Amino acid sequence: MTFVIRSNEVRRGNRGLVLSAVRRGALLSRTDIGARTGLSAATVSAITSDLIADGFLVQASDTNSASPGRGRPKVALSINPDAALIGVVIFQLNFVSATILDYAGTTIAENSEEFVSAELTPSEISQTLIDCLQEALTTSGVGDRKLMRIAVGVQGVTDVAATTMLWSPITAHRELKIAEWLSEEFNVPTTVSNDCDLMARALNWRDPERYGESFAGIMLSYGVGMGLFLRGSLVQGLNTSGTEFGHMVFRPGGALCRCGRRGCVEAYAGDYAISRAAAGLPEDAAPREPSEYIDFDAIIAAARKGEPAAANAIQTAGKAIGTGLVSLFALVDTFPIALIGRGTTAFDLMEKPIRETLAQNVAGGDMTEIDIDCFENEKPLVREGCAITALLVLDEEIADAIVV
Amino acid sequence: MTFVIRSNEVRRGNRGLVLSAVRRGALLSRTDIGARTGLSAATVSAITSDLIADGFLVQASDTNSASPGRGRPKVALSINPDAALIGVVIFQLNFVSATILDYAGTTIAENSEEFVSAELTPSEISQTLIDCLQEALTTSGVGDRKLMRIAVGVQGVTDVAATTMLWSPITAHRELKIAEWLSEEFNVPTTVSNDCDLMARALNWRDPERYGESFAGIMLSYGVGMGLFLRGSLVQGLNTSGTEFGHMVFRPGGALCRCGRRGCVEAYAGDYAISRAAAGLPEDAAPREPSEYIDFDAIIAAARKGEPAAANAIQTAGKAIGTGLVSLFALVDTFPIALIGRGTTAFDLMEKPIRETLAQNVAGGDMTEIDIDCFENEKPLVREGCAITALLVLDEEIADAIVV
DNA sequence: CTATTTAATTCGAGGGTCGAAAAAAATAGT
DNA sequence: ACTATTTTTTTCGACCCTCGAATTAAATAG
Repeated sequence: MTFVIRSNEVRRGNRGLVLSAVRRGALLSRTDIGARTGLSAATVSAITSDLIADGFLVQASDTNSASPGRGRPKVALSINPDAALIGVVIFQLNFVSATILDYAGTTIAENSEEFVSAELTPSEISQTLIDCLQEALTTSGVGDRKLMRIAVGVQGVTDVAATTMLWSPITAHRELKIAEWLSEEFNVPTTVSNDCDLMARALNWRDPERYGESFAGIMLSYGVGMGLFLRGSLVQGLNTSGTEFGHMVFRPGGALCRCGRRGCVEAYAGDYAISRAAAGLPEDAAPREPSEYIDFDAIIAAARKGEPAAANAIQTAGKAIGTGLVSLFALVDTFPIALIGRGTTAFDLMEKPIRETLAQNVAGGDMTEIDIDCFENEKPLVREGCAITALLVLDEEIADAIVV
Repeated sequence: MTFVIRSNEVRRGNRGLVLSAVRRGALLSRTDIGARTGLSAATVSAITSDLIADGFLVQASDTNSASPGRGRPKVALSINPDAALIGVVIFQLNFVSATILDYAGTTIAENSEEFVSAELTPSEISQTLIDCLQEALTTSGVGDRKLMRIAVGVQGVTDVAATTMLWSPITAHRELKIAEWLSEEFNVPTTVSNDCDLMARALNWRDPERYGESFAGIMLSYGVGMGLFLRGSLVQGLNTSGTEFGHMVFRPGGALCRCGRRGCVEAYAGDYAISRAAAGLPEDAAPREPSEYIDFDAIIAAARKGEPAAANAIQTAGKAIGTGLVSLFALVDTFPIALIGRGTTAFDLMEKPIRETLAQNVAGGDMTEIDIDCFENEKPLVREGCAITALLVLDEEIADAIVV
């Protein structure tokens, strides 16, 4: 059901519009904002003057950078970096990092630590995250300027309310209330998001031309995960972060997956699965622990030399991914794909089986033509996605706040 | 990107809110409308008075049905049946029907015809649809009261703009511009929708308690189709009606599907697939033409008697459906299912393999507990869904129209 | 030093919602 | 029969929001 609209909500919406135009455009004059948002000059003037008064926007004080012709020069507005601070925490396999950013998204301080995630109890995990963020805060020298929001990115399934990590390959513990831990410790609203969703958010923000509307960011690494944008917004599950591409079915009853089921895409395309197949182990051999090192480069090298088990393993991974995509495309039609993570180093070997699998799909016709890009390094994408998510949520909150 | 909100759009939104509350509630007083929508009495009064003046709502003139206590009695408002007429056309295998309904959704006239859909050329299809609707219009005796909207439901994939039937099992012709044909002939805005989407819309409207938020209506008949609601709205493809559950992959490279691909869910769970397997034919035997009669009841009877090929065929159908659901649930978590169509007569035989397949999914835990309802007869659902879709779109248009 | 040009603000009109007060329309009680 | 009470609906004024037009501000061109 839709809800009542009241007059002041109009202002909220338009304030959000202005804020997001400025965040996107970096330096915009009031006229520019009007042009981009469709708001009249009068309204833009009113809204920006509030936002400046409340310290969320600032006017570029100095020169207005080569005003081209004559006429009153534009005065550029931008996000006020000092309006807020946000904390970004990334919890990955054997690795935690914390970053402090200002409201303009500039990194102020950073800190990271390594440890063995599988060995930690929940309370040790909690302490590790808290310590890592506290250390970043301390070194940042921001003093008592208050953190407005903490965003955590985790390698694992989260709940749709962004409070809890329900399940993760990197620890045996379940339902870790990470948001609660941090929000109680730092007394700041905290959200917990799935890393693949964050990668997709980063791409969506970075390159709206290519990734602004619909695409999937598929991570090929120890697990196989996905962040899916359709029509400009992130798809989530009904209860969880969802879009578990890696657990769509490739071969019913087939290879043993880390999740305990059989035949998942990941059970063929995850790096543990590729390693298992390349080593000639049976499909029901237990997946390696995340802590065990997998020499993925050696497998790829072997496959390139034509070593049959390795070549086959990677080919099958390609077929699994292709098959998952066929099922996904049956649901919502085709869209471009960004492959992310270490697994992309084998993309040249997987591309053919992926495209051939897609080509069996006669319906669409142009199934082979799908755009596929690769991004080898996922870490910066996760951090960037986490930061932009936190900032956009903050923008929304600021727009919604009744500014007196 | 979001768009500017202006004052008059607030009124549009709230007018829509009022209209939909009345459509849902049938007989509502202004106070009731206020309570359900959250609008103030003053606003409800203003909006309803416009809507009555323009003839979209009417006041119940006669007694107000046992006003219980004292106080000024409520005066019930309802949709004015005479405000508009809509035409609903259903194009299915060897069968066309046309229905004329008033703005309150009451059927005024109905007409249907049988023919062999596979034998018609596009222009004959066009003529058939036009004639069928024209006949219904003529017998309805509505004279020159104008049709405000035509909604067509088709057994086939439509484009997301609801203008064209892109592909259908019931005719070899592609890209039939059905909306164009009818809108030109009758000079009325026309939409074309996928039948499974319409069934889901009907359930969503009929039983908001159970089907108001998230569920899938899966049709088991000659084909296997789906209409999917998530968070209260219908999921569509990016370019097409989408959510082709039947063409998710069950066994890669497996049985030949009517769509030309191999291994689709439908290639195991469609009635032609069950019939093929029950007859002991190979998996790559060409699917039967839709015109050929399949004695589905006989297959079920044989399966119930324990005839192995038939029992196996139906079991495999269950596994295919279960596997499709596992992949679907991997994307968006679990939700209730409504099975629709002739295939549901075999549900008692399919339930176990479906639930067992789901149970292999350890992640969710309660995968076996999913609610599954059956609806054997799809025709009334399609018609109802088509009608309610047209009426709701009309409501939207009326709310958006600048009433002077 | 003035005319021109462009940016930003101000002001009044117009449209919306809301709460409070008023009006309308019934019943209950004397 | 008449008044008090109760509930629904309408009316009215306050307040919020956006917009176009007019005005003010701040530069350049000549």
